[in-house]
Amino acid sequence: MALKYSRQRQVIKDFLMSRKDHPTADVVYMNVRQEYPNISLGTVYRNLTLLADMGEIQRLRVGDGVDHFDADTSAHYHFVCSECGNVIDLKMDNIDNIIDIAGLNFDGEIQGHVTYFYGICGNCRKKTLS
Amino acid sequence: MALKYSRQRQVIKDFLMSRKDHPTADVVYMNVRQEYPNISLGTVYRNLTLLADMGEIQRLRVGDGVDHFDADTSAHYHFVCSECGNVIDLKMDNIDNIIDIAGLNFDGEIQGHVTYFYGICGNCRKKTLS
DNA sequence: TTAAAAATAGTAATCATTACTGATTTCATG
DNA sequence: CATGAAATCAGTAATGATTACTATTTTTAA
Repeated sequence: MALKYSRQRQVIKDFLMSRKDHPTADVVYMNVRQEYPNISLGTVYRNLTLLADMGEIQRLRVGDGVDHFDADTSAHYHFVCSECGNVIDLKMDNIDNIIDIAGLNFDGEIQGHVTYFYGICGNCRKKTLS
Repeated sequence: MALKYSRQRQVIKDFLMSRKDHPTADVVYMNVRQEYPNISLGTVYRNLTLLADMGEIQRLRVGDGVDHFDADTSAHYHFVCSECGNVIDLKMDNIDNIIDIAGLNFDGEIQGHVTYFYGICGNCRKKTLS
């Protein structure tokens, strides 16, 4: 099944690339509908999954029960604010060496890891101090 | 609402403590039913949540869409096999220093992190080689 | 012993996501 | 440009994990 162009898929990807936060499928749907009023939620889900499978976007499972999506496919880490739930990019050094540490006493083959950081984001901390 | 003893809760916790893998709510339900035939799935969910909130067990969200539960509440890491889906404990050195690395260029407060390792477990690797 | 509070079984509801279907769009080929 | 097979779509139904609800039962302090 050769992939065919679809206006909807393009709009979804464009929207994702325009955001530095990491919207859920529903948020993508709400926003894309402004420009494309009769797009279907199913289409949004199908294309997000398709884009993720092709490696053009990243699916984030941060543990809040809803999938988030990120157009930035480069290796980077995320922070989840326990207060507001926002998912934020972290600029930090590579920590891939933890794979080696994990593999030292393990008989299987470790191929990758997923790490999320939790706490209070800068914004929420300011609010709490008032 | 003071906590009252419940036989069901005890059985659920006992079962969890008897397992070194990390069963889902449904697996807990299936097994506990052997000993307690008319326990309700809702009761299993409610008590797992309760125990997790009290810090007596740990809820694991490994990204497979189903919550896993672990009676070992000590800080340790988990490996998820991409082949069989099993969740396995890792014996490895502490890597809490990644919190410090993550916090270097961040204006919020990082309080913790969740890390899962992925790959092929020892068992599945053996099978593949045959 | 008793009665208020907590917990239960059983079932209904929720919520994110996926599957299905008949209509529409894409695009390689003539 | 025309056309038709394959891909995609919109709309909706189905799924699956989890949570909420309710009438009944259990726990436990007094």
